[in-house]
Amino acid sequence: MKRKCFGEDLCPVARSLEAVGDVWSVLIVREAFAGKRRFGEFERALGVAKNILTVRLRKLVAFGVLEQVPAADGPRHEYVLTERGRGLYLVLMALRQWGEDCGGESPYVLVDRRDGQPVKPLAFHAHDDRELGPDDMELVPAAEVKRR
Amino acid sequence: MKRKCFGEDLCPVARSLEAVGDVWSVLIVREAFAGKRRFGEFERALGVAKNILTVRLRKLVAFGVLEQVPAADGPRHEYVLTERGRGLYLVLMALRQWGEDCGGESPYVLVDRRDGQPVKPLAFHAHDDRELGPDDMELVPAAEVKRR
DNA sequence: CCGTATCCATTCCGATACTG
DNA sequence: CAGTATCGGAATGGATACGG
Repeated sequence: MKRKCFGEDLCPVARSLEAVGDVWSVLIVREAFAGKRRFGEFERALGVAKNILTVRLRKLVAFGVLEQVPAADGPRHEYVLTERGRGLYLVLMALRQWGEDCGGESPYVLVDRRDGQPVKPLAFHAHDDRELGPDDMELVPAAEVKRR
Repeated sequence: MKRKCFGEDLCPVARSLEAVGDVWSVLIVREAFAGKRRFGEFERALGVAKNILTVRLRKLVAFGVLEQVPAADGPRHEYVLTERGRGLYLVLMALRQWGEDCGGESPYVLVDRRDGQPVKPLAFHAHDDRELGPDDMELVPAAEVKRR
């Protein structure tokens, strides 16, 4: 994967993919949201090879998605999501929602902790709260918006 | 990437990644949303090798993200997003939003076509419309929710 | 327990040449 | 234009052995 193709691309999508554009990274973040913190936890949960896991964890730390914090118990450290990393929740849940909509079993439901009720499906809303589909929106240069 | 690791995984996130878990596929879908339809359009827009593009397009068609339709002009065909493929809009925009939040330039803004106003940032909402963060939600077995 | 280092097979990617 | 075929180099992945 050559950098020149999309690494220095201006598109934020491409920039995001630079950080989490491979399967293992996404799954590691998923496990991190599930509460996993230790090297071994990720290893067992994902069945990923140690060397690959090492590289991926380093990459995620380098991109500010995870950070290493000293473990309370031992001399080791743990990997926890940074604020930036926690921002990936929407990406993960968007992927999850799409995977569900594609059929197949969905044994889990995302619920509000406060009342246990399912949350509303992820969707875009206009400033007056109308729900918007892909065709109702467009990307325009920032300069154009400011003029309105 | 071995199938046994996450291919037959029950997690919808993993299932989604099976279809669009590589960078090229995501970027192809991005271009499809931007209106690209032809082989050559994707090729030039992304600078991807022909053979890679061929494989990716085939894969996206196989997963029902794209479909081939006969082109109006020539004997060729075009690749257009299916309904399922259009469902990836949220994933793409979640990635975009995250990429923007990570800093860097964001020359484009997502606006409502109807009034040109920026749309609200993507976020989860409870059934009473409270905005929910990652810690306000949890995934619970579907069976548990039905009981409430 | 948490990695690092090494080896090897497989895959991926880009470039090029070629076909209809 | 829209691929297919092929090739070499690079990266990835899994397994294993090793070290702190």
